[in-house]
Amino acid sequence: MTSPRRERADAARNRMKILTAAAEIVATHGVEGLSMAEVAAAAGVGVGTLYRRFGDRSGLAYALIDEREREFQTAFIEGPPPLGPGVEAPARIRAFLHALTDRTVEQLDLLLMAETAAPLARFGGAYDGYHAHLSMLIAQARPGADAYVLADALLAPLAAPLLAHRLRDHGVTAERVKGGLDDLLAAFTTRTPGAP
Amino acid sequence: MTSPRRERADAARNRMKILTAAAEIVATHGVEGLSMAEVAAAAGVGVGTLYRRFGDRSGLAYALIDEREREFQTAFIEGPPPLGPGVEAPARIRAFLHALTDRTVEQLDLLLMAETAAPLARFGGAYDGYHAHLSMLIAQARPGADAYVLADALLAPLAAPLLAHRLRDHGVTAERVKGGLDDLLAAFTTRTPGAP
DNA sequence: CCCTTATCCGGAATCAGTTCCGTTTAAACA
DNA sequence: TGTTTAAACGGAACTGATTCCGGATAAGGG
Repeated sequence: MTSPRRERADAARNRMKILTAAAEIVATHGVEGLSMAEVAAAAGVGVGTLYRRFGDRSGLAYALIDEREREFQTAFIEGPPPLGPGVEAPARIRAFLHALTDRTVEQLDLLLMAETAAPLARFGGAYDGYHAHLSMLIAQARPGADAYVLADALLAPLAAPLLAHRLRDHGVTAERVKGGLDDLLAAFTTRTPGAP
Repeated sequence: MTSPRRERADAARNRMKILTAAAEIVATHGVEGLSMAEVAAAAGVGVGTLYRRFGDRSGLAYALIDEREREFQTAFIEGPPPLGPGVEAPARIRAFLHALTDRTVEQLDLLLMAETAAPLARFGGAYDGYHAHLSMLIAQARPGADAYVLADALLAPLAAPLLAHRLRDHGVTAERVKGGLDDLLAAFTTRTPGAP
């Protein structure tokens, strides 16, 4: 029910080699050095293999991000509060947006590259998880609101290109961005429309 | 003091030929057909000319957008209210975001292409104008807030990739997006922190 | 252990964006 | 009008992403 057949041994081995080589290259030469041909050569495989496994440049970038991604997902779904369950929705929303800000800044280069290669790739995978989570919390904090659209609106300011632009070209800090989000949230979650 | 020298006649002529040809191609084959070589051939110039004039693919796209852009800028700076001056800031903010939503949706293809080609290109040119305008209005509506960051946060949900994703892949309408922004704004501009 | 076949592999070929550079030309000046 | 020169021109060359496909090979069945 999960996988029709297990991944072949050589395929698994190559995936590992590729990811290791790619991580090495990023560590050494930065994201700019991460060309498909380079990675393939460093991993000792053909470029075809690389594409079969990861789809495209953007897919490779997301694969590199993936490990920390899982940790983060776990943290906000079942970790300790205020990120995980155990406190009121507004506090969790705030904690989530702050944590996501840090996470995004931390891997800004890879995220930027991934979005450059395929602008809509952002909305596959992890984004859906963020969106579902935030939608749920917003629905709790503000019953009757259009949580689906609002979740997008609160996630949007954390898009890699915008953060990269402000942080790098204008000296805005991550803390200041969080402050702005808090301001938005404070007004927004203080009173729900139909509160007692 | 303005321009060190006027644009050469042949250069101006070629700019026109290029823009005409590019617009024609977009109208006929859509944005996908807008390759640099195609445009150069259709305009009867070399690709070098195209690059000298517009910098890159993204620059060409923004040049195609530019005409309506000017109209829009004029409208929100000095046009009739509620977009232009004459009403309170909250109303202008709302009108501005609604208008920008429509404008973005209208030229979604070109904007998406432009951002794909150069993800940070968005933040040159027009964006600065939007940001300055919105900052000013926010500073009026909510004195003491970090208008600079908040302006980015309110502009972010209108990024082309997000709109493209929701409108095309999930059936969300532009009206619904506006509704979400209104919801955010309502809470946000109803009471200023230090109001009487 | 051998056969069959779905899967995977490698790297040449393709394709589009961008850069380079020798040549041409508009336009300022004498 | 002839001269000078900064600016513009065209298109070949380069770069890196992506696609293609004939040849290898792991894994299950006899």
